[in-house]
Amino acid sequence: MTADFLWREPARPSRGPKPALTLEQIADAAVAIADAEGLAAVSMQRVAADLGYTKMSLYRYLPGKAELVAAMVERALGEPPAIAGQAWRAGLTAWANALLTACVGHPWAQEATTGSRPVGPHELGWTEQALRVLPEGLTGAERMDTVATLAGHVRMIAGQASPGGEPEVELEASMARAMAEHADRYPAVAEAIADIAANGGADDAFSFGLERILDGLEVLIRSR
Amino acid sequence: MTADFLWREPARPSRGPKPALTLEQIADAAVAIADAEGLAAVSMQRVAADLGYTKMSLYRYLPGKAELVAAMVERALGEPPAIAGQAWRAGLTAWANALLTACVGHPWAQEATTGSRPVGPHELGWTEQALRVLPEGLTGAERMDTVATLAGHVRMIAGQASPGGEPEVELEASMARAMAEHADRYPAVAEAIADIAANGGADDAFSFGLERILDGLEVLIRSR
DNA sequence: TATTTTCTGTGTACGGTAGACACGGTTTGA
DNA sequence: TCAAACCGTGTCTACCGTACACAGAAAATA
Repeated sequence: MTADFLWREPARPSRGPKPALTLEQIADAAVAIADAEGLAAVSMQRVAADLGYTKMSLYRYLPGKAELVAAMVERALGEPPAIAGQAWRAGLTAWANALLTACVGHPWAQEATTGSRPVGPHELGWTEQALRVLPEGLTGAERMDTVATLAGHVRMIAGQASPGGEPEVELEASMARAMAEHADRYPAVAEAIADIAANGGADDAFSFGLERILDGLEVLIRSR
Repeated sequence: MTADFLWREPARPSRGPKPALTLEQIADAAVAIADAEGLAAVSMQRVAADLGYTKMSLYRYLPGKAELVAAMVERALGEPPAIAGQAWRAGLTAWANALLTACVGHPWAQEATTGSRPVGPHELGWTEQALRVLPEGLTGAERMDTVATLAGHVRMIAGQASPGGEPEVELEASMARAMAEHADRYPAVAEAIADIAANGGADDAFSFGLERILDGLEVLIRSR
């Protein structure tokens, strides 16, 4: 994949007919399809049809489908929140919540960001904002690893969210379904599920993990 | 997808010719392809050809490709390590390391486990083992969320590993590539990367995040 | 042993995908 | 005026997952 595709300016040439579409229009149409019907429903044919053109016309704007998906991710992520100046813990909490909001609004982003891929301006912007709020005393590697850990947690939660629903932990429901007949083989899981059910089933896995990570980070920061 | 596909026994009927293949053979062939060339290279045609059969014969063993992928994941995960009896911190560390080893050996597992999907016996077994080592004083929801947070961290690290390589943090390399021309827009990222380079580039993002999560968990456990 | 039943693996077919390529029409600079 | 550049389209190939019918093989039954 052309890594600089997300970075270079359009630089429209002068000759020839003016393009009828823009990259943003195409990406938006694709995002709309993915939001409504999942990433699998996004095909060149479908995106072009929704825009009223043929699929081959899209190749005038995009080298291929991989670049379309990358553009979709950039479009879905959007501008990161400005958290610089806040206390590190409050800032990172706001950052993680904003990222979670962006991710659960586009459940397909999880699938679209697996594996090695080019990093776009927005994605790097999110990292930049998180790094800015981190306090002194951490090495560069530690700062980057902190952001990666937080982002990983958000991704994990967003990946469990039911498509189009709240960021509920569907994993437990899936487990409960499978465990109905095999509870004897997994006593610890059965006990945990029973305990959750006994306590009303309310569970905020996102906040729990986030607080643990931030607590651990606080231990490190205070030791410096 | 048939959720009970991974759980039911083969239950071979008596009449008719004996099957020439087994589910394990098919899954192993698919895993071998995915390990070598990625999940995208796994097609019914390719798997069947590697086994010396036609693609349609696979449908005698599997309802469809989704089930093949699920079987691949179960095969790749394997049996979880027995960590019960260890101290919780040592046990979880061993558990996370074992899971990381299983994941980096099969980078495609990241891609194959996104979104809602059936949970297999092995996957549930990993959760069971982690839950068993957790100390008293945590609610069922907290125990499940802890395991999910740890698993999410492992997945994040494994997802950044270059296919076929070590669990290095390729994200930073990708960032450095993109930042070469845009360092001015991302000063905090530039500073962190420069600091990493100045310190030899050694970075163990997995251990860093794991220690932070476990530190945070320790804070919670000691407060009970 | 002869027949029937049932299962296996295969061949064919269909609709879908991404993408290569050539072509006609349009727009603009020389 | 004219030629170069560019846009959108139609056609084509290769591949994907999978539905379906079919011939042959094996085991249970008569």
